Amino acid sequence: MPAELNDSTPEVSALSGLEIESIELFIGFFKLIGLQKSIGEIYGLLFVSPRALPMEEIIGRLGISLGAASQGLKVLRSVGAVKTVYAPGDRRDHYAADLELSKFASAFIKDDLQPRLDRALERIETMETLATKLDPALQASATERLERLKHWLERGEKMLPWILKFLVK
Amino acid sequence: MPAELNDSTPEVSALSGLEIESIELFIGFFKLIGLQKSIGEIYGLLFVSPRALPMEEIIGRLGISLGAASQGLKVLRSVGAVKTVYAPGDRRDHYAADLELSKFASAFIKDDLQPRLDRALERIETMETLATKLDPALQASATERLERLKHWLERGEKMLPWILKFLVK
DNA sequence: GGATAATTTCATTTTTCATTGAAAATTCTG
DNA sequence: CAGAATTTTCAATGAAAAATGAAATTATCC
Repeated sequence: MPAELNDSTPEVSALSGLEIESIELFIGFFKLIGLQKSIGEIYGLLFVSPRALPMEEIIGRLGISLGAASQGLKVLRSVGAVKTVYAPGDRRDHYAADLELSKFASAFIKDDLQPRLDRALERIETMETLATKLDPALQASATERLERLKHWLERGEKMLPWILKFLVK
Repeated sequence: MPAELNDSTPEVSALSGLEIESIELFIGFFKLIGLQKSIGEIYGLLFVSPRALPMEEIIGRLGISLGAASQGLKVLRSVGAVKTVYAPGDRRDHYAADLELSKFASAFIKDDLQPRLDRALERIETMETLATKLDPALQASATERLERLKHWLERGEKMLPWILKFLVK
């Protein structure tokens, strides 16, 4: 892979073993919460970087496109996983990993899980109404199932704040 | 979508409102844990079905292919979300939703989350070794970050059994 | 045990989704 | 404020994942 020494990007140093491990770790981690590979790559690189990096350098080291870097950094900033650092005498922004890992988890729970649970519970309301219009022989079964599902979702919903607190502490 | 009345599947009754809500709910839910749309469709249909359905009927009602139905049911059986029911006088298997919803969550936690955390902790070992080979000025920063990450992952790992217990109860 | 029905497998097609990079927008510098 | 550097946007591309359906396999019936 780093064999593309065709002068388009003249001075990219290869990734160190430490960087590669970090990148792979975060690619996997981020995929799990629905974020794409390039985002994992960026965070993985920044996580082990002792200094903040300008976008250009992130692009060069990782070999990703301008667009992917810009969009990836935007997402990472939006969840608080990356912050910009002022670099004296440099016009460019420099990006550093925020080490408060819990931020990803919080963002995921609040932006993905919670709304999804809410939406599911709304649907169950709808379904309960629809079930009352079934012929009585079928109603019992439907209602019982919906009740179970609802219970289970409410249980999940009650657990979320607890998980949040535990992770953030 | 159900406007394909071109006689390939002659007698499929349209999905009811209740069925559609259920299907949509489970499509979303299953996507979240990395399972495909067709699997959500199948489970959603079975979840509100008062009787077990043969594969043929699942295919007809949902308008999915033979292969998707067969593979989807296989996955659902493997995580215990669907069971086969004996239908007297019918040669075919009939499939019913297992209502113990917690099974999905358990399967997901045990098969996806847990191994991923374990792998991540292994990687950190590797990284800690690599970090000792850095020049001393950089070592401190790297080591501190790895320590944080490790702490956080261990915290997550400790939480899993608790979540499992809470969901399954 | 032969015939048929039901199911599974898997190579191909289709769909979905991340990535690319050129163009637009923004920000900075002198 | 003009020009250059940097960053963002977004339509087009391509790679990866899912769905299809024909062929192979397995199970059931008489």
